[in-house]
Amino acid sequence: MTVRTRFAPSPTGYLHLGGLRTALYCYLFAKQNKGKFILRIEDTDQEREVDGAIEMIYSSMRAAGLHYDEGPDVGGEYGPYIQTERKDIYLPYAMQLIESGHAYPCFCTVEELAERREAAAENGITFKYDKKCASIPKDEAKKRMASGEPYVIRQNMPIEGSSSYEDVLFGTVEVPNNELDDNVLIKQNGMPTYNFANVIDDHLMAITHVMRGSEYISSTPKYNLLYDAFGWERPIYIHLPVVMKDATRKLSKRYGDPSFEDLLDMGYVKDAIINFIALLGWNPGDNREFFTLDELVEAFSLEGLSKSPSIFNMDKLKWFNFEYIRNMPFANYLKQATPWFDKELQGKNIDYKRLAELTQTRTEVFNQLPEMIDFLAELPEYDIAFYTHKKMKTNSEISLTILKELIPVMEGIDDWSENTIHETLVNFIAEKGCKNGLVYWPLRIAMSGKLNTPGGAIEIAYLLGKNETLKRMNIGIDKLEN
RNA sequence: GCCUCCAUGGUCUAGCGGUCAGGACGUCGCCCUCUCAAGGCGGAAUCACGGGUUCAAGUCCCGUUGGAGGUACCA
Repeated sequence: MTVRTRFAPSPTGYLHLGGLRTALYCYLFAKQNKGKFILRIEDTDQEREVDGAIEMIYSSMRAAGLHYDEGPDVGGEYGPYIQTERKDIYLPYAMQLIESGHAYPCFCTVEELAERREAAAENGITFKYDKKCASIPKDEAKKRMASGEPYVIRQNMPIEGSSSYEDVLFGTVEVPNNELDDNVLIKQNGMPTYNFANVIDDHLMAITHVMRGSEYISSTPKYNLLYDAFGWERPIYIHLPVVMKDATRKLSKRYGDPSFEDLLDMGYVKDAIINFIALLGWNPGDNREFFTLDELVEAFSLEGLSKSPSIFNMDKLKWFNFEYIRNMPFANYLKQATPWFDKELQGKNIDYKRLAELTQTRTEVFNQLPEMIDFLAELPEYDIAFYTHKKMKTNSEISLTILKELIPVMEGIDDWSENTIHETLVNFIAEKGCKNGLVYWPLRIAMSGKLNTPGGAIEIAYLLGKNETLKRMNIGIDKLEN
């Protein structure tokens, strides 16, 4: 048996991180078993569909490196892979269920139902459809359907006993049948609901392992009843716990939580996101933390899956990102950092290569770069209190003296290289017989106007160039004299 | 409310009857150092609670509490 998994998102917007994780696990499991990974678009609720969302799913999957073997844009033998394009497939199956008594047409209107639901809520009871239309004789029902009267098709749930199934992760899940509502299978507009389409499609597409969010745990018995009614083999279920934002809320765009695309835009690297997401609810059984996608395919196991919801910890993602950035080849880093440098330094004639060397071990996320290097573009306003540093033993007066003495020294440098600057300053310090910090600190403050900078005085002087360095030193002197 | 599920430091987790409860992020301290990082070293911090079962319970059972999911002509 070939393993076939599917990721079946609804085109309601961006690809959220919980969805990405589900997709990842589906992908890993399929690949590990030399099976097929399928993308299916579940767009049966046309009202919720967002323009362009389908394309966004394709591009996000591509960006994540999660290549599917079958899908709307790549084809496959089990297509179409978009449910609205499969619309005509579902009704005959529903009719078959009506014939066998596992479903029935329902003529109750939404308004009517809403009223009853409300009444139930007032009495504190869980609303369940009362099977009113189930008792309509088949002939009469057929006549009314043929006459053009609006109807939906409902699944006819058993009222006694209980249904259970084995979930790979959660074990036996048992639900009393009287808890099962007669779900709508086919809506009034002829479109199937998720409850129906997922079963039909999973079967028709020969899906062997259904991996999906835990929100389906308690409705899965209903789907199984459908498989049974058709005499189809039930798939293997692996429900995945949700990804949370904090202890009580799940990750949601509405709360401003980033989507996969957002993360990419912020300057998180795809491999770091994937690596982190993989470990959110799964562990390899040892203490290993770094995995490429291929290594994940190798290492993934259902046994390592966790049952409880996990909180998406941004700090750890940041750390992963940092590790990936720090360890990426320098050329690669420079290439990715360049657009971020450009935001502040475009046209400024700054040695990006040298700058990148200084920032690589300081970049957790690329979007931190502009703020980190902005002082190179323009000297920020700063407080002369910056010149006072206890450990460096500097204060305003000392800094003023140092800067003044340093002007001619710096002016005398012809070859404005880090080596020469370094040598010159070392000599100056030696002559004065003071501590390094006493000279470097005021110089760095004058040049950057910031307490913290990537790199020290020498590197900054080099990056700024001779003119700008002297200019900023003079500005510092002016500030200190007033 | 009802149904289903879950429960190890702040977070992600290891553990599958006998461990000094392991790792990672974060956090704190020290070293290095012209700042911030990086790097090195070290510290604090966890089995939700209550009953059982057992010679022995984080591990098994029951209950409580807390949390999540479901309860749509949404998925």
